[in-house]
Amino acid sequence: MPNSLISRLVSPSLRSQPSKISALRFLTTVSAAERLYGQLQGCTSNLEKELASANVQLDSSCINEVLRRCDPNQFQSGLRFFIWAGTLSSHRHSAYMYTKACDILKIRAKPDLIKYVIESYRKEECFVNVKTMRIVLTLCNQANLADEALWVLRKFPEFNVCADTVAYNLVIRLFADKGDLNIADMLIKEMDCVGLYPDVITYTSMINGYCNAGKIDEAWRLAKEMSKHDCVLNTVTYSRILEGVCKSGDMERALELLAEMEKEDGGGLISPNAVTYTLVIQAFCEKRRVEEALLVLDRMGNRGCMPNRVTACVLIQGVLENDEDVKALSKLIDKLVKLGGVSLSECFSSATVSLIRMKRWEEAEKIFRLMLVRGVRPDGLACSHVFRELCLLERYLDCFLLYQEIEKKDVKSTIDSDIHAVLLLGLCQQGNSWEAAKLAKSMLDKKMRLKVSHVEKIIEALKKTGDEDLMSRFSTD
DNA sequence: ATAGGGTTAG
Repeated sequence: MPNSLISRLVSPSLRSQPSKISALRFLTTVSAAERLYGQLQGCTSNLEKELASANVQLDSSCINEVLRRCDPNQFQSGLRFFIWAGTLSSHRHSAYMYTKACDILKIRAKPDLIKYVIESYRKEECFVNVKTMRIVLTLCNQANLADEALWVLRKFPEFNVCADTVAYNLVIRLFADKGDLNIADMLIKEMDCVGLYPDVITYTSMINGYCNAGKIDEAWRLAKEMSKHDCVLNTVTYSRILEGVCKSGDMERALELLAEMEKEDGGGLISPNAVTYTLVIQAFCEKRRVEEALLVLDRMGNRGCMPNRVTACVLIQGVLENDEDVKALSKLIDKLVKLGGVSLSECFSSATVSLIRMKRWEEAEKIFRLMLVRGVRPDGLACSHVFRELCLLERYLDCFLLYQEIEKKDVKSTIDSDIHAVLLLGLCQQGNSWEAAKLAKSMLDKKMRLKVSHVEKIIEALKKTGDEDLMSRFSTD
């Protein structure tokens, strides 16, 4: 039994020996987290002061460790710890960490946790400032909790904290995105009463909300109102309205607006950018009016605005869905690449992915192979899609050959470990021992982590082939 | 505060 293979392929959580460097880092993280978690557990009152006395250099992995140690009955302390950590000047939570905290503390499922924590601040007369409240609001934002965010906003006065435009903007955006425009509108009016002014961000959120609700007139009304508060309509806000008009289906009006944006007398403040053009292109493609989408691309190029990956993706899919011939596609790709901003690799990869999504596998394979022949490096997503398809078709050997070729090209990609596992398993089952061994070695080199279930299956498959040579290859390496 | 198809690492 090739024990070394099992132990090396299994997930790290089940492995006993991480590498030396990560082990060292792991230990320092653990000891800091241990101390903080200890404070958190033994604390009877004023948690924040206790935490500060631990005098620990915080980083995200340490914060993560502390949160992970919390039992569900400690989630309140956990949340207080997270909020406290965010208020430190030496540390700033990333968006990722906010999401992570919401996840670990199950805030989406139990949003009342936020309320309990705010109440405990009040009961224990903890020091709370704008920063504290902003962190709580950001959490609500990550968890998409509009009602709780509003509740928090209402608690500001109890701590003698004044809500600022940033706080209002956050809550307004949550309600606008939810489509609850009445509450969002009420909050804007309220800002006025407390001496705050809506800014471009406030207006953009509202306009976006109105557009999503199909209320373009309301969006325009707000856009006109902006100047009253010294806010100037900019490209982003205008593009939002344009997007709304596109969604409403009035493409002629959309083109008029685009022309309006292109006029020079706006001082360039609303001049369309790649996103603006892409929105219009996308709308035309969705309506199967690809010729007009292509005209917008030309228009974009004439103004020196470069298409990007999204523009390319949308147009390529549009052309393919329109059942155009290969010539139309290559003409488009040539044009995109010539305009700059997008590479041949991105275009071909995008075409491959689109075709696979459209279940036009033969064409996808042809284009993928063409890419390799022409020395163009496919991206990770395209590789993953092609490999998955080949495995589904049980063409494991073909897949392995392609895999080897891609390896040589040094694709900076993330081909799932799952696909690797399925391929390895397939090669074993079809008796391609030499190839299986080679793939396994490459996986080991990559320090790839596999699910235990996959490893078990692979070992099982190996037993069936009874290939002693293969066994020895696995176990010696 | 910007669209989308899996980017990184946190």
